Amino acid sequence: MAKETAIGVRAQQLFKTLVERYIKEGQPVGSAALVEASGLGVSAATVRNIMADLEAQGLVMSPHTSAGRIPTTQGYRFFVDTLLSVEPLDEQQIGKFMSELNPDDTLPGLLHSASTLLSSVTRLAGMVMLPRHDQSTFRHIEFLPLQDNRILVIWVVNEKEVQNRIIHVNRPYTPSELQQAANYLNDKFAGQSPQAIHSALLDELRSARKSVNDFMVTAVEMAEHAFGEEAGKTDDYLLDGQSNLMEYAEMANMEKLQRLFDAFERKHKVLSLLEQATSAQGIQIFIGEESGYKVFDGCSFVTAPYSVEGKTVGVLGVIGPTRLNYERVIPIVDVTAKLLGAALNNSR
Amino acid sequence: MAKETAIGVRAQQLFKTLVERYIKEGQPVGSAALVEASGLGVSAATVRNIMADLEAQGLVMSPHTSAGRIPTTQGYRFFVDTLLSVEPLDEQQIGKFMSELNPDDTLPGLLHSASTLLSSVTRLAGMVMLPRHDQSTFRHIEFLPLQDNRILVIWVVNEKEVQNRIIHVNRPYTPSELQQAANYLNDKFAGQSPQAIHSALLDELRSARKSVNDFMVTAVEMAEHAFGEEAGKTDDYLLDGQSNLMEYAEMANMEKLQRLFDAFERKHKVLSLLEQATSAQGIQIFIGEESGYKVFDGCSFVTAPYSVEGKTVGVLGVIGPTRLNYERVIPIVDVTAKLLGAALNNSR
DNA sequence: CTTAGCACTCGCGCTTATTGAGTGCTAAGA
DNA sequence: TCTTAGCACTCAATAAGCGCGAGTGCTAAG
Repeated sequence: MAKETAIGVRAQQLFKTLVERYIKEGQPVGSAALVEASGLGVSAATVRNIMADLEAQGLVMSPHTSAGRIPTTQGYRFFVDTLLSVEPLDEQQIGKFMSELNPDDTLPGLLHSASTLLSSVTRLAGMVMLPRHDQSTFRHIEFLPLQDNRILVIWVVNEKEVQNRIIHVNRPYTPSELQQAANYLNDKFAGQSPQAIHSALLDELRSARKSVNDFMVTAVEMAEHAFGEEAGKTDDYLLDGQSNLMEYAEMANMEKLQRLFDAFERKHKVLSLLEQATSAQGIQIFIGEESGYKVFDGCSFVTAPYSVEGKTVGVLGVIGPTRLNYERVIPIVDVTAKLLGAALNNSR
Repeated sequence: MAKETAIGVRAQQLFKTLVERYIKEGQPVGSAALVEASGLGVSAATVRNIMADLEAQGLVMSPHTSAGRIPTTQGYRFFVDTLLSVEPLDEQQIGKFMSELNPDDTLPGLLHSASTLLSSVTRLAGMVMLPRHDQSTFRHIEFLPLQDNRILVIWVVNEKEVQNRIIHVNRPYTPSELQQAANYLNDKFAGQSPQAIHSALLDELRSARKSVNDFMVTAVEMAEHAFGEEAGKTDDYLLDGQSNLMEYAEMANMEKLQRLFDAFERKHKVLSLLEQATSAQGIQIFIGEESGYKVFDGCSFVTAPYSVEGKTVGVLGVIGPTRLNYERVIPIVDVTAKLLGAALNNSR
C-alpha cells in the first residue's frame, strides 16, 4: 500500500504536467513532449524510465505500444486528490455569477438558471438536482372548486414553493365551506411539517369532532406525498448543455454517446450518483468507472451539495469527459452551489 | 408548371414504392429493387427510363452515378401531399394513448406526458409547445407576505393554471391588508382577462378612490405579463427523446448533430417553426430545407395544433429524419394533439 | 414504347506500403 | 546507482492500389 505513495517528487511533477498537458491537448503525451513541458532538465530516456514506473503503479497507461501516456482513472484520482491546487474565483467573477441567480426568481427559475450557468461557463453539461423536501414546513393552503366534484388545491411550503394538484371529492363543497377549511388549516398548522399535520388531522377525525372535512385529509396526504416523498428523496434533476459534450473527441463514438444521452433522459443513474454526492460535505468527484455505471465510462462528475439553513437539500454539478479541467471547474461548481444556496436562503 | 403534375400513373406508383422502400431501408433504391417491390410487370430498363423522368422533375436524385435513387425534398413533399393515404389509429391504440394523458394531472405534467408519449411511440424526438395565454381568464389571486417587504403572489387563470412570482413593495403590508386586497380582486374581477383587469385598476387609481393598493397594480401587471406576454406568444417548449435521433444513419455526422442539438437547446428556431404551425388548421409538415434553417436540413417536423374550447392554444409534434415514416407518424401526432386538447378541456 | 444487352462509373472493402511518433532496452558515462 | 545517448522495434494512421459489384445511361432491336 505504501507502493502507491512511493512516488518521487520528480515523478510527481512529471505526472502532474502529463495530466495537465493531456487535459489541454487530449492526446497521449510522449517523453519528449514531457521533457519540454516540465522544465526539468532531464533527458527523454530518464522520463521514459519514470513513466515505466508510473505505469507500474497504475497511474498512467499507453493506448498502444508506440503512443505516449495518458492518465488512468487512478491517475486522475491521485491528481485531483493530492496534486491539485484549486484557487477560489476572484470577486469579479463571483459577482457575475451572483447576477445570474436572482433570489426573487421562483424556485424552478433559480434551478434552471444555476444549471445553464454551469453549462455555459464550463462548456460542459450542467445539472441541478431538485431540492429535497423532507424538512419542509407548511405555510399556506387554498382550495378552489372546479366542476364535477373536483377541487384545485394550492399549497405553499418553505415560504415560497408553490405546488398544486387536483383532487376528486364525493360531494360538491360550497366556496365558503372550502374557505373555512382553508382558514382552519392555515391558522392551526402554519409552520408545521406535513407529517405532523397529517397525524394531527387523523386524531381530530378519530375524536369525531368532525370539524375536519374528509377532503382536507386527502389534500394534506397529497401535499405530504408531494413534499415528503420517500424520506425526502427527489426524483428529478435539470440538465443543460449536453450538446457541449459532443465537442470532445473521446465522445465521438455514436453508440456510446447515445447510451449516455439515453441515461440522461432515463434519469435514474444520474440521480443515484447525485444522491450519493448528497452525503459528501463538499465537492465530490466521480471519475470514469468510479461511478459504477459503464455508461459513464470516460465521463467525470464534479458535484457540490447546496444547502438551505445549513442543511443540504440538493446537489448540483457538471458532467464532462474524464479529461475535464478540474482545476477550473471545481471552483465554479463550488461557488455555484454556495450562491444557489444563498439565493434560496435569501428568499425566505 | 403543368410539368410537375404531368406524371403518369405508373410513374406515380413507382415513385411511391421508391419512397416507401427508402423510408424503410434508408438506402438508395435501384431499378431492379423497384421492379421487384412495385409488382408492376415491367423491366428494369423501363424503370430506369421513368426514373430519369422523375429525376428531371426533381422528385428523386442519386447520391452518385452508380447508386439507386433517393427522394428529394420536393419528392417527399409530393409524396406526403398527394400519395399518402393515412389511416386513423384503431380504438385500442387510442385507448392506450388516453391512459397516458390524465386530465387531472397538472398542466406541466400533461404536457410532459404528451411529449414523452410522442417520442416513445414514434421513436423520434417529441416536442410540445407550451400553450399560449392570450385568451386567459383570471380566476383567483392570493398574496402572502414574505420578509423584507416582499410578497409572494399566487394566481390562477383558466381554472387550473397556477403561477407565482415574488414582488417587492415599498412598505410592509399586514396580512389582513393583503387578504382584503385579494378579496377585492377575486370578487370583482373573476372571469375577466388580465388586460381588462389592468385597465380597470388603472381607472380606479386615477379616480383617486384609493381602494386600490399600488402593489395590486404591480401584481396584476405581472400576471398580465406572465399570461399575456407579447400577444400570447409562448417562449418555451418541451422536448423528449432526442437521443432517438442518433439511431438514424443520416444523422451520423457529429458536427451536424451537435448543431442540431444546440438548436434544440437555444429553442428559438424550433419555436419559430412551431409558431408557424400554429396558424395551420391541422397537421403541418416541414421537410428538410423547407424549414428555412440549415440546421434542420435532413430533418422533418410533423406537427399538429392542439386546442382548448375550439381555439388553438399550442402545437405539438415530432422531429425526425426526412425519411421518417409519415404514414405511421401523422396519425399519432394527430390523435395526441386531439387527446391533449381534450384532456385540457376536460379539466376545466 | 418497351426491353435486352453492354459498356461504363464509382463507392466500398480489401490488402499493402510508407511513415513517423514513441517506446523499451542496452551499454557507456558520471 | 542513476542518467543518457543510441538503436532496433512496434504499431496506429494514412495513403495507394485494386477488384468487386451494384447500378446506371445508352443503343438498337422487337
